Amino acid sequence: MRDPQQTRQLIIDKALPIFNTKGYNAASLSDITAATGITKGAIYGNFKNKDEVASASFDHAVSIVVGFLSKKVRAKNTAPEKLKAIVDYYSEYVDNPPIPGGCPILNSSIEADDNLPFLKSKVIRTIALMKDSFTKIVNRGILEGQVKRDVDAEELAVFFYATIEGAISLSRIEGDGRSYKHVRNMLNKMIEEITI
Amino acid sequence: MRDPQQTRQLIIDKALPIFNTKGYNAASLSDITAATGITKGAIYGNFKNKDEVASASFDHAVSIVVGFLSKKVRAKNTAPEKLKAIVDYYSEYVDNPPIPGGCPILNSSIEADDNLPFLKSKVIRTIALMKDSFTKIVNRGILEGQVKRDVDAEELAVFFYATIEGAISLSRIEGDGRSYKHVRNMLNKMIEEITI
DNA sequence: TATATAATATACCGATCGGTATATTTGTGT
DNA sequence: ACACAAATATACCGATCGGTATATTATATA
Repeated sequence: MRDPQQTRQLIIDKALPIFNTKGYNAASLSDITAATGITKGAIYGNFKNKDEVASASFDHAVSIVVGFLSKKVRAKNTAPEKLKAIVDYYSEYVDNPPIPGGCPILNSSIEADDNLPFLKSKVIRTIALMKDSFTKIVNRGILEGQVKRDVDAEELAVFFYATIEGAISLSRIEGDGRSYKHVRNMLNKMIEEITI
Repeated sequence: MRDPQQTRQLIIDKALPIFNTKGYNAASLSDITAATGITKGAIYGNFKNKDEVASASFDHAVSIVVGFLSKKVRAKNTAPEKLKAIVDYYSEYVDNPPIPGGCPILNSSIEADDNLPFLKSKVIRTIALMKDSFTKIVNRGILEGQVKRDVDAEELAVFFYATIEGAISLSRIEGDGRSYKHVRNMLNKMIEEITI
């Protein structure tokens, strides 16, 4: 196994759940060498430093989340259905998270905020991306006559994203999906109310 | 200054913003000795270990937040007004947080989740407390005829709390109050809708 | 099959971590 | 004023941290 691209991917794959569960600071290089069965030499041969590993892991996390999510969204045809699919998708974060440790965007957001500028900028860009894609769904729904015209698309998008992230964190710490279910019920009601 | 109670409080006061900005793992005892001007000997004379310092700091954080919040809430007489006061209060978390580093409950929730059982249990209890107090406000509002009878108090409480926490984290990482303002607008609209 | 080179492993670095044992200082009761 | 005890300071511990210099191994080419 001397393919550096493969090694790089192995490191990212194994490091991601470690970073996402323990956080950047608590995740050590020895954690990664233990998980990969690879030595520090190989890691530093493929990455400049720990930051770069975390950075690549975060990118990978985003691609996983966005991949699953956009697939679910594309499977639906109207804005209300797409929004419901999003709310539905995130319910998996509680019982069966795509990446162990919960939502990597929220986790990184909290940890990077005051301390990890290299991660912070990535998180900000990712959140902007998510908000934008939610907004576009709503706006298209308005254009196509599925969503009431008086809805502020961006406001609704931000609201949805904030609520979902908050609900995930609640349900995760509680170790119980009930909070998320409550929130999902409310969001679905809201979707009905803006549906034509 | 040989009053151990005073020393203990000084440690808590100075350690709290450190824990809340850097997180438990990244906050070191040297950070605390530097901030307090006190040595490790004094810290370990007053606390069993780092966990106990973090634990006491978290308790202090909760008492600060709950103190401010309940004061704002008590100043209002009806459930809708109380709910608006809550939404309003948390807008300070963005511009002028009562504790540097954002919401200590959310921060601790994310970090403690998979790694710090001693903190996790405290966070869970605190969140239950917050949800309960929100729920009671709504229920009393229903009883007193200010809130529509078909409202599910607990569901609404959970929804409010999740949304607010999510919005804070968004606005904090963005370094911009716009996201929270959007969410506040939406929540206030929702409050109007459930008001009789 | 010998060699050059890229990739990985090993061994080590100084710094810092949480924690402790001991020395010193301070306040109190007599 | 003195002794005693409590509180704080100092000095140190082993472990682990991220990172690096160097040795070893595998692979591609000739």
